[in-house]
Amino acid sequence: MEQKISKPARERLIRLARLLEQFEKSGKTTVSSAEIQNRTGWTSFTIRRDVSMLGVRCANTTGYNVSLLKKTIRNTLSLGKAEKRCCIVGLGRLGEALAGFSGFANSSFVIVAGFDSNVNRTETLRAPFPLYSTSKMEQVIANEKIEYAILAVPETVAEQISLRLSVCGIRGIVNYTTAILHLPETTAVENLSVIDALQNLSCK
Amino acid sequence: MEQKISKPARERLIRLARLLEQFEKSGKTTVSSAEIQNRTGWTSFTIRRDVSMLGVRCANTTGYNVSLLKKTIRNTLSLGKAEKRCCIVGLGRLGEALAGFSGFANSSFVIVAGFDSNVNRTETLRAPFPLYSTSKMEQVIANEKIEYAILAVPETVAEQISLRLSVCGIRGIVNYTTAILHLPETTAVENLSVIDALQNLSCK
DNA sequence: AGTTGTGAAGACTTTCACAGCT
DNA sequence: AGCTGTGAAAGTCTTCACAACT
Repeated sequence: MEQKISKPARERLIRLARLLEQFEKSGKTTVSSAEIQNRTGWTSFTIRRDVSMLGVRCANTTGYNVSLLKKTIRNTLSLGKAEKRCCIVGLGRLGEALAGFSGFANSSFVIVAGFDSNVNRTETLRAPFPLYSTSKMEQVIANEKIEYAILAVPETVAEQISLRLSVCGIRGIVNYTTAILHLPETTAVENLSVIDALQNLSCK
Repeated sequence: MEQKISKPARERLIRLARLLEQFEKSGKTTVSSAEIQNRTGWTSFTIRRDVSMLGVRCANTTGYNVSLLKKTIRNTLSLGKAEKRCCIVGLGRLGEALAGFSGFANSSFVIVAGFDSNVNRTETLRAPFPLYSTSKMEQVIANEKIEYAILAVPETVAEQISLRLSVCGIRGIVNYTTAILHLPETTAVENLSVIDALQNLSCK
């Protein structure tokens, strides 16, 4: 059965796993695709199709077994297994906010380094991980075995920095800038620009 | 010709408009779909199809006219026309960073209010727009004719706050939390959770 | 009885290939 | 001559409808 799971399906499953975790905590043991539809807006057809892509039966006549389905999603998509090492590049207001974000604690992602071209900032800022000058980026990424980067630099330098990250072998970049990053396919990009998001909303 | 433009096409056109602006500033007057492909990774077929959806011819034998194409995209998608009024809900580290973000200046989005349930924070924080207790949200949104909200509250309250925003008639929410927001279709949602983004990258 | 799992249909998006335009 | 614009094909994703399972 085991088939490649499409990107839209993966995105939903990732979010579904988190929803199931909530259900689990609140003591819910079983959930039907119809209930998930009510809670998320995704149709029950789509949810059943997504789940069937996992290739493991997680349901009986009362619906899905909450913790089994959660576990199956996390295993199949390798979520929450191994620790994945990340860095933050650009420690302006946004980078600083991300450095203090508590939501990483509950995930398998660990921030192990921060970079900024302004040495003053790397020396002044307090963070639960070491900060370096951007000039040391290649070296630190290699030594620390960093796989993912969160890019929060000014738009004007986003392209060149992302290229350097790609050359270092970074596997994925979360791009907070509006810059269009076109990189070798060894480096994936997820765009999280607030302006793009607002424009998508407004011309809907 | 005038046809509904698909969501993927809209997303690309929004970003393309920004790229064209860069080109315009650098003095480039003409660009071919092949060049755009090199710069963005989208295929030239897709770009030509996207542009043809605009229903206006923006090209001649040397390629697209940069400023004409930019203008056409912005007009068709109503980008950058009227000022669109936004608020930030949740003034923790991330909300604060967004409040100070300079990138809004160059866009048609204006932040006109901030909300937080912690009165201490709304009184202490400095921002270029007024801050209010979340209890005044409904009232301020109506008075100020706010259409879009940027949601940066703790995960636990994201759902209920988003529902209140929807009831107020907010047209779109940029959701920085990992919460799954399911709202009436009068309120669109764009999800920008960093954890989701990282997980999407890692199980690619 | 009630829900899932899934083949088949349908809708949507991308890619191809080349006519057509300037 | 060289590019775009687009009908048609291919590919992908979602929806439907119902058999199958417990």
